[in-house]
This record gives sequence, structure tokens and C-alpha cells, in this order.
Amino acid sequence: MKTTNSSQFTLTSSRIYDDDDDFQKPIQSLQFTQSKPSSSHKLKPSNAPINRPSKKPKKTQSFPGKENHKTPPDFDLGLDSDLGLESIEPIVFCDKIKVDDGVSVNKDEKNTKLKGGFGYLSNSIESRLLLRSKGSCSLGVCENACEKVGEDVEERFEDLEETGTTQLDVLLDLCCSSEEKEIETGDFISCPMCGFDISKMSDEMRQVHTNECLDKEQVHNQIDIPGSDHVLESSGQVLDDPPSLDPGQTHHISPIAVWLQNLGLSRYEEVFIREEIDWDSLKWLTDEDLCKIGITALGPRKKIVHAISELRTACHEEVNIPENSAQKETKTVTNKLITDFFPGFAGKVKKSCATGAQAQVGKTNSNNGNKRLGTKTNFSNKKFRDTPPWCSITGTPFRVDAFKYLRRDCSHWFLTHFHADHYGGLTKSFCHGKIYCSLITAKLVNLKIGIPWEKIEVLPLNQKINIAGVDVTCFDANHCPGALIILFEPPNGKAILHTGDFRFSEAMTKISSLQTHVHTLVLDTTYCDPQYDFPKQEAVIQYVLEAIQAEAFNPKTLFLIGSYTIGKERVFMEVARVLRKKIYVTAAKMRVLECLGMPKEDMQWLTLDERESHIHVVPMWTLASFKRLKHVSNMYMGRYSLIVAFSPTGWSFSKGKKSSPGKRWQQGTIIRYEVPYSEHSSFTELKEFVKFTSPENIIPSVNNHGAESVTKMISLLSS
DNA sequence: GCGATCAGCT
DNA sequence: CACAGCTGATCGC
Repeated sequence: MKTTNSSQFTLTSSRIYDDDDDFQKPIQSLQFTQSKPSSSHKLKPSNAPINRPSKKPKKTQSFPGKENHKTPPDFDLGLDSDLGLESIEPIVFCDKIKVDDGVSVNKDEKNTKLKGGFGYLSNSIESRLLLRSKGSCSLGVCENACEKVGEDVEERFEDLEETGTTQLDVLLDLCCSSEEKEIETGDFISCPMCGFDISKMSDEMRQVHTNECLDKEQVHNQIDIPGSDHVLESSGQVLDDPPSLDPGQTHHISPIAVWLQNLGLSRYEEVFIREEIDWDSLKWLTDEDLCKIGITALGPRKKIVHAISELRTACHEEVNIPENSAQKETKTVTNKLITDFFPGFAGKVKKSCATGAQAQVGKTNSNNGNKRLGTKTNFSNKKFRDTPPWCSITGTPFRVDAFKYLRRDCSHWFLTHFHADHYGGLTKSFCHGKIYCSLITAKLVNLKIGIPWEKIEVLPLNQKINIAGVDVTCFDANHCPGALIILFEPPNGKAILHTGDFRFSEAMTKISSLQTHVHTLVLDTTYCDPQYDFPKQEAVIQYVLEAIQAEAFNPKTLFLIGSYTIGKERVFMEVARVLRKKIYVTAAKMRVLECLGMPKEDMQWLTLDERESHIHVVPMWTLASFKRLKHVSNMYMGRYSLIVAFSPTGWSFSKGKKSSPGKRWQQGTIIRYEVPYSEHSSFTELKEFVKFTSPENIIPSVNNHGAESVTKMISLLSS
């Protein structure tokens, strides 16, 4: 039996709308603190409950990103340092070879700081590729770079058994030799794949660049050599992400091979290669699987099963171990690669597409889809679903609203706003680096999900900052409170504007930084169809005001206004201000509203005592059916004789209804207005915005189901 | 028992 | 349709 409604309401009048969870969702008001660009972005809100470590000096206007390795131990790496695990120091040796001081720098300083230093990259395979290329072909393309490194590593490992040298020694040796090379070579650093001069890039950007080259290389390989074993043979290939392995361990050598070697079972390496068992699938192997693949002898089977079990435990614990950034970097590099080589399946998700997710403006060619199309996958686990193109920022190590696709190959996670379809996948156990968002979103993420402040970086508005070598500027998205539009300007010059969810406003046309050349626009295409052409918010609010006044002749009328966790606050706040009436909200909703930084003058209109007000804010779903409204009506029997509900939604408006600012439904003593109050851009506004930004490419972030849908949307937008 | 995730629903 | 959730079931730990 479904008890949906009956359980939601209690007889206690103050809890009519179930304070429990829906109303926990906070409201925001007309004036959001975030719209005030201020230096406070780096400060913890005064009511923040945690001992947040102090931030970097404001002066740098940058966030440390991966360069965190420079940070004092008590400063950053909010990775559960309270567990007292710092002393583990698993990769101390990496520090020895640091040259870069790791401080995030301004553009001007960057060149100087990066000269001659690979910093955390010293320990990554990429860095070694880079170093090799510096040494052997610093002036151009070094096609054999990867191969050479691979051979080198293999040789060293081959020597292991004879000399008694440990793998760690070999790796240390590699790192040290890297350091020497680094010092003795000049300032010029080239990409080992394409030979491009990457001297002026930050470490992270070098990594991004090299990875992208490797991407291309890999795609090439896959096309040219169908059926070949990319897992183990492609140049520059890495196997997987063995989280607990020695961070210095090169992934050129299969981590599984090393693992088997440690177990004294190297003879089975071939079997693992043949069966394409990588680091992740390894963890899922069962005793039965081992039999199936031909490892039938009891002894080795038991050994392997036991070791896998330990591995699982180790991986589980690993998330709590504070990593030094060099280690992170190594992982980043290797994971990035594995991500691309094993892209995972594009599961059937709400906003997903496997191909054709991006389109060049003005072209109808749909053959510009996901380059990973056709690559085989080793993952069936949802954790490895491919990150959709609208969640990745090309040319940067960033992800946007991509918590459903958490991977260790990234440590910069942007959150445009606090709506479930954008923060989905984010839980309080998040341990994948930093979350970048507005102050309001940060407060909500902390309040509602329990993410500690240490893992959050608050982004300022209308102020260019530098994160991991990429210029980042945020603007108010005119969506829900705290929602951001983010402009990424990577060193490659290809600016990416990510709208998150937004409603185009005139104010945006006056932002000079938005008038920059936009290479790629990741666009909120929620209403990318001419049928959605709803009125301005002000007009709808006016309509609501008039409707309330019209229905208010009856003093026994209860007004209900729908709201999300956050969003649609303007409607009820404006009603309160204009009608000078108090509005009732639940305690949970109030807590959320308190995160929005509304001025006192606005907050005074809110009350926690429902007896003080006949205008109540309720969750949208409460208004979704007359059945639910009827329930509310019954609760207030005797006190109110009429219920008038307002459901602000963009969907209430579609073709043919353009002239009507709202739809009125009535059942007995319950009236429901569906008003086209949208916090997304209308189709007209979308077109205007596209015209305004004139991007070269557009990636629709909503209703993007592949090439066909993209082509349709783009052609609508350019019609 | 708890947290995370998913399908179904509005 | 599904704005942006909510609910209950299931799974893994």
C-alpha cells in the first residue's frame, strides 16, 4: 500500500507540510549575497561549524589545485587528516625531486616558476615522457619517447631479481634521474607526443596536454590496429589505477604483473593478459573465475583470492589516507589515461549520450561525436560510466556537475548550483579532491550533504581567478540562488563557457568578461524548443500578486506557494514584500533560507509560526496533485475554507498558451494556479544568449541524447 | 543497521 | 515531456 500522502502530514498544525526533508530545502531570496563580488569568497561563513584551515594568501588569487604539495601539512589536503594518518607519508621520496614550489601563480609569474621544474609531475609517467623528450629530442617530436621509457623501465625491472633491488629502488632511481635531467636541461619543455612547446604551461596543464595527445594517439592505434591488445601493448599505455600501489610505480609495467610477481605467481601473467584483466576487474575476480580462466591449482588460487581480498580492503582504506600531491598527480595521470582507454559504458542515464554530443555552430554535420565511440569497455560498474562531454572541460583538468562520474583522475570538481540533478552522486564521503562552487552552494553542500569545509573552495563572482593554471571567472546564472555560469580560459586559448542552469538576463549582456571569444558553449538547453516562450519572471510574479489579491476577499483563504529545495524564492518573497504579509516556512526550509544571505529586511517576512501567516511555502510536490492538496485542506478544516495554490513551473507553459500567464484549476474549495515561472532560459532567451556569445561550438547539457538531438537543437537555435 | 543507489512516480 | 525532486526497494558493507 502506498502511504505517500498520509504519512507526510501530522496532526500537529505546525508540521502540516512535513518539515522532514522537502522543506529542508532552503529558499533563497531576491538578493543573494553571492551577487556581491567580494573577497569573502575565501572565508568560511561565520556560522560554519568547522575548523577550516586557513586559506592561501588572497594575493595570489588562485587556488592551489594540485600544487597543493607545497602546502604545509596542516594546511590543505583535507583528506581526513584527522585520522592521524599523515605520518604514513607513503611517497616522501617524491618531495625530494620537487623543483617547482607549487604555489599557484599568476600568469606573469608562471613562466619563471615553472621553468626547469616538473614539480609533482616528476613522478608521473608523463613527466618521464616529458623528461625523455627533453633529453633526446627537445626540439621536436619524439615519436619513440614512450617506447623508450617503457623499455627502460622494463630493463630495470628485469634486473630486479638478479640484483635484489626493490621495485621502489628502481622507481626512486627513475625519479632521481629525472631530477638530474631536469636540472641539466634548459628551459624548453616539449610535449613528448606532439613536440609542442609546453614550457609555459603549468604542470597540470602539461599533463592535460600530454593526455590529450595520448588520447589522439590511442584513438589512432585503435583504428589502425583493430583487435590488437591495447591494454598491454600500446605505447604510452597504462594499465589501470592500482590505488594502493607504490605511487612511484610506473604503470608502463602492468601493476598486475607486479602484483603477481609479489605473490610469486608471475607465471600466470599471461593468463591475466589474455583475459584482459585490469586492476579493477581484478578486484572482482572470484575463485570460480580463476578456475574458468585456467588457474585451477588450489595453492595459487587460494593465494590469489586471499591477495584480492586484501586488495579490496586496502582500496577501501586508501580513500582515507592523506595523499601528498605527487601521489595524487601520479594517480591523476594514470587514471586519466585509463579513463580514456577504458571509457566504460555510457549507461542509460538521464542526461547522457554516447555520441554526437557536441556540434559546431552553423553546421549540421553530426559527425563530431564522442571520440571514444567504438572503444571497448572493461567496466560494467556504473562507477565507470563515461563522463559526458558537458561535464568535462576540454583543455583543463576540471569537471562540472559530474559527481555521478567520480573518478580519481580528477581533483577539481565544480558544482554550478545546488539542485539534485547537478550534485547527484555527491555524498559526504566525497574524497576526490576539491569542490568549487559559490558561497551559497557551499553552505548548502555543507548543510545538506555534510561535506566538510576543507573540501570546498568558494568561488568569487565576477572576478577572474586562477585555478591550476586555468583562468576561471564566475557569474550569477540567474537560476536558483548560488547558481553560477563559469567561464574557463585555459592556456590553449579555447575558452569554454559553462552555463550550468541559467536564465539569460539583460544584466549578463553588460558583463564585459562575457564578451570574450567563446570557443565552446556548454548550454542549458532545458527549453530548447520554440514552444517554450514564457514571460519574464516579473510578469509572472505580478500575476501571482494579482491572483492573491483577487482571491483574498475571503479571509479564510490559505495560500500555498510551491518551492524547491532552493529556487523559486522570488515568488514568495516578492509576495511578502509587496503585500506586506508574513510567510510561513518550516524550520528546515528556514535553515536553508538562512544560507542565502538575504538581507534582514527580507528575512523579517518569514515566520516559523504557521498561525502568523495564511501564506505558506510548500514543496512543489505537495501541489502536484489535488489529492495532496485535499489532504492539506482536511488538515486545516474549520480554519480555512479555501485553498489557493501556486505552482511555479516552466512546464506549465507551452505552445498555444503564450498569451496566458497562468493556468487556473479548481476542484471544490481548492484552486491551483500553474504559473510559468521559469528559472531556465526560454527558447527566445537561449537564442539571444547564443547570439550574444557567438560560440564556435555548442554542447547542449540537457536533452542531449546524441547527434540527432544535438543537430536538432543547434538548428533550432540558429534558425 | 546504515549509507548509497536505483526505479518508479509526480 | 519532466523543472527537481520524493519514496520505497535493494544492495553492499
